[in-house]
Amino acid sequence: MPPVQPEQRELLAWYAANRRDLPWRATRDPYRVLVSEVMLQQTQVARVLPFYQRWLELFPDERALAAASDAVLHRAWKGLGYPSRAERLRATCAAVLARGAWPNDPAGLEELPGIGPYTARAVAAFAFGHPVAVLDTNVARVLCRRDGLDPAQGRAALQQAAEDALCRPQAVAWNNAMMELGALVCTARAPACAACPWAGRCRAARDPGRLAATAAPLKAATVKQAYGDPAPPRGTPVVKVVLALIHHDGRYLAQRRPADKHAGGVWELPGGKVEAGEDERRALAREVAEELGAEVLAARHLLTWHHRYPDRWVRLACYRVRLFAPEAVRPLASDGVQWFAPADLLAQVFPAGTAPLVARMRKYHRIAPRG
DNA sequence: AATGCGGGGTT
DNA sequence: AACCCAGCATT
Repeated sequence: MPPVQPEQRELLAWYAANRRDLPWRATRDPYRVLVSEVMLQQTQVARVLPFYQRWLELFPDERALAAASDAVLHRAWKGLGYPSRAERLRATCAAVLARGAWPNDPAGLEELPGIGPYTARAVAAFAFGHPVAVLDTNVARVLCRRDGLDPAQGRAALQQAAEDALCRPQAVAWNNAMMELGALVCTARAPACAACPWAGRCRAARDPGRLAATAAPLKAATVKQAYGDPAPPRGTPVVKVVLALIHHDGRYLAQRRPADKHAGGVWELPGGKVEAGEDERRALAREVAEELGAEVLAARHLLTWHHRYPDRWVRLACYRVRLFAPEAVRPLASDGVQWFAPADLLAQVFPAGTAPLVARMRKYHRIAPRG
């Protein structure tokens, strides 16, 4: 078991002291968990509560629901909104009965009709105790604010961030805690940063200066600004690029741009364009293989920002990458790959677009810009 | 990647 | 009047 990190302990303690007693938190019956998850899709807790109790009296298990007629089904759901959810819920139960048993992992659950990426993980975690992270609107908001992530980046990246944050030994409490924090404190409109166990760790709370230290709630606009990196206006062409920050034995890997290309001779990090439909991590692995002949062992997201050109924006996502065999990457004069001590690396000229990363690295290594 | 899909609460 | 909510399926 991995140890529980300090920031994880802080949130779990807050949750233990502030959690609401919601009926679906007191069961591990997959059917009851599923009913709550589907009712809670785009619907607030307070609205769901009375419907949930009534529904379970009417349809106590999968079999009862699967046998319900359209009329009965819709009457019971009336008032909750998105009535197609009721049909989906019934279809899910019918599929489970036909199948003979519940799938108990996220992949199996997601194959059931009406179950998407969120609900699959929710049932896997809450009913079957799988150590998986759920990603809903609350979790996404909390993570984006705390770590300064771009909320507009794809679901895959945010799901990965949620997995990275997950407290695996206590996945049920953790997932509930993340959502509870988003619902009660880190709300969309006026977050109550003064009541937040993570205020001291949160980029969105820290950046606007003293605001969060006072009782005054953060304005939504302030929070948005705190991301620091504005999203491109709609219609702007955006080129996606991934960069690999490879650290081994006290040195960083860099390579020189080919002399015949734009900004030839300038040092840069390994990486390149994300192809259409390609995952960032896949692009990272591909570029590392192509440019270094090396295999990625692990990659952690470090920083994402935009660089603007007159005709387009470039979205740069930098990952801290560990290689399977870093010692096998040798400096070769011919392909311009070289290991640098931090100070030597930061003394190089980099493409202008990497300024935010260079600034972060200077801060991290406490290396002042050349004067 | 963008829409449609309800209904009710909050700002 | 706009925004928000324990999303999913379809285009």
